[in-house]
Amino acid sequence: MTRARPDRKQRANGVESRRRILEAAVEIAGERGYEGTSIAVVSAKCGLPASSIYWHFKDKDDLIAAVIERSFETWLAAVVLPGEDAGTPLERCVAMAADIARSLVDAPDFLRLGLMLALEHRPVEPQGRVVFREVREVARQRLAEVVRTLFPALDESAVHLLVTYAVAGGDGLFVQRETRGEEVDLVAMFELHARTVYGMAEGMPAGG
Amino acid sequence: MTRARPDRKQRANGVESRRRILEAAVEIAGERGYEGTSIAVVSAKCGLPASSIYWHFKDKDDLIAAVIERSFETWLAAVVLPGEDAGTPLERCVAMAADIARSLVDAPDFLRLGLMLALEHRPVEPQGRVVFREVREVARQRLAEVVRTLFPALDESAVHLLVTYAVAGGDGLFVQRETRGEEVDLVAMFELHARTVYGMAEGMPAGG
Amino acid sequence: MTRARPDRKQRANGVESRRRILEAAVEIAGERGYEGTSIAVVSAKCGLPASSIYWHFKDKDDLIAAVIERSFETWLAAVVLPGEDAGTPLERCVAMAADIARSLVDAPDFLRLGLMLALEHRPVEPQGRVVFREVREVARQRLAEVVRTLFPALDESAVHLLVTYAVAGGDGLFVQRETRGEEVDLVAMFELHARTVYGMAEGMPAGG
Amino acid sequence: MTRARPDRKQRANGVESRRRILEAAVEIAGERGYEGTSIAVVSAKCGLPASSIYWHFKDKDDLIAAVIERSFETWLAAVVLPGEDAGTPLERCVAMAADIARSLVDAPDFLRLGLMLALEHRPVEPQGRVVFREVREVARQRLAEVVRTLFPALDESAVHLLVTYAVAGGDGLFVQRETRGEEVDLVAMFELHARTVYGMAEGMPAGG
DNA sequence: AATGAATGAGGATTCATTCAT
DNA sequence: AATGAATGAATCCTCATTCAT
Repeated sequence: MTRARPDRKQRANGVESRRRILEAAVEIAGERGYEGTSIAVVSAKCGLPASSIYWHFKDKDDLIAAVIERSFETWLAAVVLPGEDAGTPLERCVAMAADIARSLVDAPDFLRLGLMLALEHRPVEPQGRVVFREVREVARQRLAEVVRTLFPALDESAVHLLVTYAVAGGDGLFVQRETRGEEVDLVAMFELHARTVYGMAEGMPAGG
Repeated sequence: MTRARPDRKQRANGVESRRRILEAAVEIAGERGYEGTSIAVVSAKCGLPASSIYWHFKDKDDLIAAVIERSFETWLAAVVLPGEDAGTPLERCVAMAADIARSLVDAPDFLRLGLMLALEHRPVEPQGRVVFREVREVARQRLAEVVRTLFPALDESAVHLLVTYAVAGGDGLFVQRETRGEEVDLVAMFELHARTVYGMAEGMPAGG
Repeated sequence: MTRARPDRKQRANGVESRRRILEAAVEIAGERGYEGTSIAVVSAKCGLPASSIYWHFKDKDDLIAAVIERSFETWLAAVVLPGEDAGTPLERCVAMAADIARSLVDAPDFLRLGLMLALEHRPVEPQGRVVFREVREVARQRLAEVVRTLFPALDESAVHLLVTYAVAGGDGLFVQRETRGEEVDLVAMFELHARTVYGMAEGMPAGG
Repeated sequence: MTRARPDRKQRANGVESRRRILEAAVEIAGERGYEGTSIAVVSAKCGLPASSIYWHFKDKDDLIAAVIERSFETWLAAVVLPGEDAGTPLERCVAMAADIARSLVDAPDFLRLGLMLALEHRPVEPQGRVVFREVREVARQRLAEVVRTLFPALDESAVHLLVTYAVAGGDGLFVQRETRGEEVDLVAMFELHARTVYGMAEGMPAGG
């Protein structure tokens, strides 16, 4: 005679559990960084025992790497790139920057954790740091593509320079916002930055 | 036969010990951040037992705060501001930026640790984070003074904006250098940034 | 050749482990008090590593509180109250007192630790002290019930007074026994005390 | 040329320092017991460095023993025994008890710490425990003398019994007061106890 | 798919004590 | 008479991880 298990948690559901773990971990890692994110704290926050976390993730490093990936996706989803028809190229750039700024205000965890990982120089590099560099490189390439489209005359080293400068400004402004709080109008600063970079591109010599 | 006492440390010297501890801690904290800086590792690096560290510093928080302060001073000392006679204002700005870039390459610990602390949002704020914000504000004020001198027509909100943008660019470029290594020519990027901010200031409307 | 795993503990058994920890802790805490009961010593005595103790108890405070509870229960179980048919009320009181005295000689840990905790006035009250007060109040209520049954004419303040005096005498005699050892015949003293309190009750004015 | 030392603490004064240390230690030990009284806390409370405490006392054990002695003297000084002319013997006994009760309310540290030490059974007996037993024995002898004077017909074992019972009641009532606070009227309870013991003595058979 | 229990290593911090000055 | 500095051992507790079920 087969009895239905009466009291089993809601029918064990791996996907849902994984999601809960990641959600908890994103929040904590975004606040406290790699070392500050202990399995015990994540366990407490998501309600699953520590050993269950190890069922879903090989080890802490693996978890943090997954956190970076997930928070990157969450962030990407928050970036709604503007339609291509909207105004002059400059205006479109500015709108894009504003949009990115808004997404960083709404979902800052990805960049915050990523920058923390990026700044650390620990003996054995965490996988999460590698993942961050990878997704960042993806972002760089996309941005480079935009630059090449708008300024086809620029050579590769100029594109490279512009992208580096653009990303650096974004990171730095984000840090300002994180440090000084709402006093910093991230959207306005990103718009200013976009205009500046655009002007810089226009002023650059064409060709190789 | 009288044995020389084998290990009795040379006459107790508080100032020197404190210096040794800080020196070790700066290096470690600059690499591994707040949580990654364990007292045991600092103890091993400086050669004093952990309990001696607690003679000189109330707790880990106090130590890290002192680390921030000391590394800031070290860094400041490394910034050799250019003489006032050297060329046009723009040239002097560019030289100053290059100098700061060089100091960040030589003594990156201060800013690296500071940014790590700045990005953390832990429930109870570490004292080191507070100190970082304070010394940063000092730096901001100095920069604001330079801007006011060069562009007396600008109103305060414009000065504020310029300073924020200038610092953000510096931070962001530093992060690029930390992430991507020597591939990033920090001095050149800082010079470019200085020129850009200078141009931005010139283009700003005067008056309140 | 298959070696038996040398030390892998017999199948994990939480209930049994908890019991072992408590058993060790009762003994140690009963001898050395709160501060004298180090987790390391308990760990050594029960054979489980310190970290396992923290699986079963939130912290030391929690452990000591559980110790109080458990030793109270052990002690209660050792008190075999006399049948209700045995002789005059006075005789039954005396028999009860003798029984309690015997239980305190056999299982003194509860009261010894409890009194130590009760006497401490530390800034943050240990949970064990709270628990001790609670179980003691239970004991007081039981005793009050006995008094009310035997002397229905007494008003509440008289009952209260009698109970306080009775318990105080018990505690004080216990302390004598702990201080001066077997020279003190605890059973005889408790019997004397019972007779005294009984007489005191008889001599009290009835009514409110 | 002899310069007056300008800034030396008030002219080093051993007696005064010793007093300050003991005063701090009495309070702390009375609150937290033997183990809870750390040299560092005493040092913080009295304002002298820990090493100075070791100039005045051989070690912690020595300090605690001195604490017991000093708090005993303080307490004794607070006990103002009543003149011999005041009323009947019973009345004088009651007055004496009331006086002791008052002294215990005013200066409870001695008995509180003493009882804590008495209850502990640590492997190596602290000197303070020995001192407590000694001063207690002195108190017992005094009380025995009083009993012998008032009831010359009693034999030694009866005296012994009465003293034990009297002291036990006092200790127990003190514990009640410590546990339950001002709700317990220590003076009234001590008076009741005195009357009870007096009555007990009267009821005892004379002779050997 | 999940988890209760366990565990050794290491975390920060405090301990009583010593010693040169 | 006093103290700044130092120190090894011990404190409580958390860590990441494993494993039998």
